[in-house]
Amino acid sequence: MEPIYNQPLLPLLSENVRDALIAAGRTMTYSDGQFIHQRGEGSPGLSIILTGRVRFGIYSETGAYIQTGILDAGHCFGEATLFADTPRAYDADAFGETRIADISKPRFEALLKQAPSFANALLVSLTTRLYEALEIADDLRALSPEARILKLLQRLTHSGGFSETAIPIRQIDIAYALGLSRVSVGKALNALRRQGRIQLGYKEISLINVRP
Amino acid sequence: MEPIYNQPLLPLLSENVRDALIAAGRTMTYSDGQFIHQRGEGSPGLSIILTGRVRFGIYSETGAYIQTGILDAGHCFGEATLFADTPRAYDADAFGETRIADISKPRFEALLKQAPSFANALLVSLTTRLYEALEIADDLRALSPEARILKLLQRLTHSGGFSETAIPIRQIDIAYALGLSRVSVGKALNALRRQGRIQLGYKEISLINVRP
DNA sequence: GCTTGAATGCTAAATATTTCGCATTTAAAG
DNA sequence: CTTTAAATGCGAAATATTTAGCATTCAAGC
Repeated sequence: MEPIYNQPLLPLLSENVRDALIAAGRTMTYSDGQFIHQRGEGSPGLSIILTGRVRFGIYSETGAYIQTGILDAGHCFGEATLFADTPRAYDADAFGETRIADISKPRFEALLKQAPSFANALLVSLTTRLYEALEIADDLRALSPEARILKLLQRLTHSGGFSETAIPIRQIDIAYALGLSRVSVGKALNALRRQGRIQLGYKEISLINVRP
Repeated sequence: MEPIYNQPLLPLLSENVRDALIAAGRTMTYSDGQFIHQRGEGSPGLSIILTGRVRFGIYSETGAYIQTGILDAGHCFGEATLFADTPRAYDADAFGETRIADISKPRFEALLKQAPSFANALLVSLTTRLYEALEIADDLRALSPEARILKLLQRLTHSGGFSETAIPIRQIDIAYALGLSRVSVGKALNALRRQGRIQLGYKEISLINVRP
């Protein structure tokens, strides 16, 4: 079955609503690697990624970093601060130069009441993200590291606009993303290369399209 | 940080909307273990669990069953058939005697347009489910089997209304839920028992509350 | 109170994965 | 063209987890 790809919020909005939403927010720019917010912080509001990408994760008790995921431009985050009254659930930092609009809870609620299509777009985005998260959790339990790595690369090719070209990624980033060690990632990548499914470069990997 | 608990849809709805929703659906009753639908089936619509519970999962290529999760009464499922135009993503079967209301896509959309509070309840339910799924995926990567088992038991105590009493569950069910072998589950449970954190019975486990 | 199938406990061997350490390769900076 | 820090490759030991098989315990039904 086709994997479910998450749908970013912004392209789902009409131009009017999109402009109103961004205008209602306070836009900040972050440089690569810069902290956006920390797990546990309390300001409720919706954050929207205008350009760039945001990496989410937690530092475990042992100090190791666990990456939860990366959201691309067009996505929003912080829904749980609005709908579940919880503080930010993850540490967030910018992945590349990144601009983010922050909409306060009152302004968000005003917009939601005003434009019913906004709620619909949120429902679509949240639903696709939920089912993607469920699929990722399934894969963690059912698939070998090798299969998970291949799937991650396919996802990146799909969402990142890297189609036809090499994916710029380090092996250690794959390890972070999948919760594996760098050694396991290296082994699996070499196995995939031997199978003719990928091509390995320095800080980049190319998928070799095989029609099965 | 407090774990995020998913919020079922029904209690979030006003009585009016809840009644209208259930009335708009076709209610079916399933006996324990009975198939509700299969992965890949195509009827778009929202399903609501009126009583009982539903178990979701996939049979992997090797034939092994991977349980994705269990939803309690009050929850809905099938959102992806409405908002992402995908077929049912999981095999679903009844966990105990279960009644389910199925609302067709047109009727669902009519209700959504008619009652704005309905969209809001859906947003809350989906958001809490998304963040719970993210947390479960994090735990799969970061926690030991022992820690994951303890967390699962705490979740069950919270959601299942089993507080103060023993949780009726088989070790093999824990293994299915967490993607572990029965042997690992048994070992971890014994370790937890020795630590004085749980009490083991036949087909039941009791959490021993420790205020840290 | 027996019988019986299901559930649990336990052990050993086989696999999978991580950790650690170091060598080698790469590309960017001087 | 060198130098250098980062990225990758690789081997061995340590750990973790599964698989397989069998013994034991439990409670439901006779």
